[in-house]
Order: sequence, then C-alpha cells, then structure tokens
Amino acid sequence: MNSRLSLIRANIEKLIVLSDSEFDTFSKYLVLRNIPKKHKFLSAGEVCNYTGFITSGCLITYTIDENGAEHVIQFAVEDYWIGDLYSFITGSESAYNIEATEDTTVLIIHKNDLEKVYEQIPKFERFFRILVQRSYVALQHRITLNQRGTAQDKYENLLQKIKGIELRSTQKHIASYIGITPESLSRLKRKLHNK
Amino acid sequence: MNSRLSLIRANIEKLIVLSDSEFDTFSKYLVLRNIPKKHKFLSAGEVCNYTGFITSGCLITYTIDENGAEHVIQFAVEDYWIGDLYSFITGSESAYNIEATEDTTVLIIHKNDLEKVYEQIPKFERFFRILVQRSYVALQHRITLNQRGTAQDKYENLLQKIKGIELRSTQKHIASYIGITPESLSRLKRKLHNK
DNA sequence: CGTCTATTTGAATGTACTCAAAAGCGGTGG
DNA sequence: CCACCGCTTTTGAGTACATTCAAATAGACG
Repeated sequence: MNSRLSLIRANIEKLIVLSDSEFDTFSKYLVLRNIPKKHKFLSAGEVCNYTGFITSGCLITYTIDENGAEHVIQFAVEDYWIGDLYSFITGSESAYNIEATEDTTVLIIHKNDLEKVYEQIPKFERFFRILVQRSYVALQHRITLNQRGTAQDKYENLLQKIKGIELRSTQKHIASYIGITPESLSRLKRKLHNK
Repeated sequence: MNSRLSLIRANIEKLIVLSDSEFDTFSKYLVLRNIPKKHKFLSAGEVCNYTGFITSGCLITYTIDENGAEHVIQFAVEDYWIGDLYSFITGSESAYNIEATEDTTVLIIHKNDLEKVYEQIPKFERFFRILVQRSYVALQHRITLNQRGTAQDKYENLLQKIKGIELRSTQKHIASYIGITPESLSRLKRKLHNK
C-alpha cells in the first residue's frame, strides 16, 4: 500500500505541493480496489460516483453502439486517472464501460469524500480542475490527429503515448481505438515489421 | 441590442433561472463585437481572455498544422458559445484561429468580469460549468463518430446538427471538418443528390 | 486435450486520395 | 457595368489504403 500511496502522491505533486498532513488527510479517503482481468471497473448504465487512480494494470474505456460493436475510446495504465467525468459530475448514468485488460489495482475516492477534501484542502480543487482541462485538451488533440492522420500515424502515436501497450491489450481493442479493423491492423504491423 | 439580449437570456435560462435584476447585472458586462466575414474573432498566439455568445453569423475554429494545412475543428452559429476554453482557463496562448465565414456579431464577456459575475450571482458558476461539460461530451461523441462512421455519416451528422451550414460555409471548410478532401466532398454531395 | 477466441493471410471490393484540368463564382478595378 | 483575376467547385483517371468475407493458424484457458 505504501508504494501505491507514494505513486499517487508523486502524481498529485506534479501539479500542487502537499504537506505530509495534507496528503494524509486526502489518503484516508482512498479505497483500494482490485479489478481482475476482463472484469469491469464501471459498467454502462451505472452512475460513476468516484474517480480512480491506477496504481498497476491497464483499463480500456469503450461504448457499445446500436449494432453491438465495441468502440474503444481510451487506454489507461498505471499513473492515469480514470472514470467517466460526465457521469461523475452530473450524476447521470454512464454510457461507458471501463474494463481491465490485465489484473489491475485502482485507488478510488468517492464523490462525497472528494467534496470533503475540497473543503479541507482547497488546492485539490485546482488539481482536479487542471486534470479535467487536460483531458479536454487531449481529446481536442486526438480529434485533430484523427482528422487527417493515417492509421499508421495513429498507431505510432498510441505506442508512443503508452509504451508497450501492444503487449498489454488485444489487437482488437487497439484496432478499435485507432478506428480500423483487426485485419487491417495485422497487415499494418507486418508492414512496419518488414522495414 | 434588445433582441440580442433576449437571445442570450433565453440561452442561459435553458440551464438556470434568472430574475430580471440578476440578468441586468450580468448583461452590463457584455460587450458587443462585430466580426466581418473572413475576419478573426481570435488568432492563434493570442490569449483568449473572454468567452463569446454568437447572436448572428457563423464562426469556424481551426488550427494550422506544421505543413500549413488548415484543420477545421468546429462550426458555431447563432446561439452558440465560442472561445478557446483551454487558453481562457490557463491564460496560455491559443493554438486556434476563430474566423467568421459571414458577417457575425458576438456578445463577449471578459474573464475578469466573469469572475465578478460569479461573485455576485453564484449560479452562473453552475451555468458555465455545465457549458464546459457539454463541450467535453460533444467532443467524446465526435471521437466515437469519427472512429467508425463513413464520411457520409459525418456529413449528414453535421448537417443535422447545424441546419443549412452547407450554405453558410465553404465546401473546403466542411471537407476539412469531416476529414476528407474538398474533391471527395464534391463527389459525396453529387451521390447524395442523385438519390 | 479440446474448445473458443484472436490473429494472420488471401482475394475481391469499395472508398477516398492525388494530380490535373475545366467550369463556376465573386470581388475588384477600369 | 463589364472584363478579368483568383479562388472554389466539379469532374476525370489512376492509385493507395482499408474493408469485407472466408479460411487457416495460433494461443489461451479450463
């Protein structure tokens, strides 16, 4: 547990400075949750009343469309924050599933508890505000990339962002994320390998 | 001016309820700005210290990539809020240009003044928070659509979202928005017309 | 070991791209 | 007001990239 706490503390201290006692106050609200491979952290239809910080493992966020096809929206590994922001903020049911692609451990904090943290340590407001902005900007960048980049661009971009993700998730999920079929990704990989 | 004010009031009152005096307090901070066709509301490199509400006209948000190519991120017409949220919140230089595709009028409110509004009428915090969330969710939806939808899907989706946009913007911009070449869009339109 | 799923490979098809050229349209200056 | 210029849109031809459908192979898991 100690190494998990130092991981999350280091993550937070990239943006705000914390005293030991402030961090203790915060960390008392954290709950450890294990998600075995192929199990869900969040299911579509549930309300996401918590935010999570991944201390180990890998999660994918995906939706299922009207034809039953999965669309992977995001990959997240250790040192990432995870959840459905919209559901979290509005209290509405989530449209997303968040599922482990390998055994994963997450530190979660419930919405009520986060409110208490805000009251006790206002600079956490700043931390989470910046977190939200960053996800917004990340989305904007992704839209720009998706607009004109080739499948190869998107694949290389993903590998660069999350090193080793090819080994931690299935090809099917990665193909879905970059918006091509698994067959095309298979061919793309062969092409890259032959260079 | 009166019709502009009733437009913005109606827009705000979709989310929060305002008394006349509250609305007056708010509206005193609004500044009217005219943007002639092809002129910019915001240029890349500037800090976006204001948020705007379009009362008439049409604006596009776009970036210019390292090869000099334009990428249209968003269309906005009357009754839309516009700006670069990231630049607005962080005070950093914007990466985006926002330009009028026809003569446009915008009511803007400066960041400082918005802070004053928050102090005087706290429920405006709620209004702008929801606005931000909605743009976030809109982006997520667009990513999902872009992932697997064909160019035709994306085109029809845009037309449905902003009726008549084909007549108010160039084909080049629309093609850029949906991520295809102007030539391809020309062919797509012919195909749709022949049905 | 057997079953189920993921991945690879092939062949034919489709969609969008590039490059090139013609036609259309809008704004400017004479 | 018209002629011209520049930019947008259309159209054509050939090409590249990704898709679909089908089948074979490889891997994971009980």
